[in-house]
Amino acid sequence: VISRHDVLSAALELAETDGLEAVSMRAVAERLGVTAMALYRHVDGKDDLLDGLVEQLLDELPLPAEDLPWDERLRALGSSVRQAASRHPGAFGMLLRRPASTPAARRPRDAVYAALREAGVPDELVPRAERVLSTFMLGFAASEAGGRFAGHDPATVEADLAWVTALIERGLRGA
Amino acid sequence: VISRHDVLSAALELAETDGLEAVSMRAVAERLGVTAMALYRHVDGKDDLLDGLVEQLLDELPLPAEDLPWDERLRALGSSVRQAASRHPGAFGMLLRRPASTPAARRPRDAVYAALREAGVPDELVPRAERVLSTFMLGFAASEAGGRFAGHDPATVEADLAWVTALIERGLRGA
DNA sequence: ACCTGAACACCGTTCAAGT
DNA sequence: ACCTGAACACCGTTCAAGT
Repeated sequence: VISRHDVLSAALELAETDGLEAVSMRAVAERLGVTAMALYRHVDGKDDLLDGLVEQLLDELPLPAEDLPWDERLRALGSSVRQAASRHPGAFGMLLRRPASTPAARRPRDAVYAALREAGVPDELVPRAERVLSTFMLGFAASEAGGRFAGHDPATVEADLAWVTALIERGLRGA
Repeated sequence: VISRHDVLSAALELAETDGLEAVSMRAVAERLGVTAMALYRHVDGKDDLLDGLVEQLLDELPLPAEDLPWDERLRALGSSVRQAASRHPGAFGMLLRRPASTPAARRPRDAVYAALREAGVPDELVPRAERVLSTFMLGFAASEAGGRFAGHDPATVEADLAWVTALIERGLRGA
């Protein structure tokens, strides 16, 4: 017997080893020792499978330890996101195509909220700052993993991020 | 007779009307009154067709008038990008998966360079600032068009962008 | 309840053949 | 040079059927 979680995990593993384009109903089924038609019991077609795959990816995102200072927490979260993107270059881009209001997106968002509040951002500005910050971080990680920075030294890319990180933290401290 | 440009244009039109997932070799060929196999004369398989489609999209990106002040030019470019994304929600995400060093990417990049220099950004910092700025703008437009902000008022999304735009312009003027 | 076999309408791509 | 017909190995999805 096979559960929805099994299907999603198999799909994510397949994406990690063979790339997102290798994730077909038939290939996921084979990996589970079952026919493609059996998946329809647990997943509402391929789109739902891909949605679930992204949800799974978010669920596995490591969150920073809560006893760290806010700036280190934000940087750690950034690292987590970049690592997730590099592990799943194909699937990661789908994060920009899904509503940010999905349940799995809540944990990382709440982590950013907490860090921003601790940094002194006024409560009514916290959601806005989170959206803007996450948009940049997702765009950066998707670009890096997707190959948009392919023409540049890794060191240059790293320095780009360090530069903007410093600007953002300076901005947050100034508020 | 059919040219590469014809193939790419047909693909982009198909993406605009029926979505990126409708862009198949066979469908593009049919739109040109030709069989799928004929496309291989002009395009090196489907990946190359999609690459060309994105290139085409960039080529059609309207650049701001050069006599505008630098801040208005940056905002106009942002508008262009958002409009392109909303016209091609599927194809736009591919911009994050292609090297930013493609010939078609040069025109908009040079426009940003010029605006940043005019804003007083030191020459050696201009490429870095352009990468960071473009990364945010692409991430924002891809999120908006892709549906990541689906749970929010359009007015909220607009205010998010206005807020960060003001911060960025303030930062540029301060340098 | 859970899975399968057979079938349908699609894909991308090749290769030899036509003109 | 440019296009086509036929073929191959794949897709996602349905529906009735098995257990």
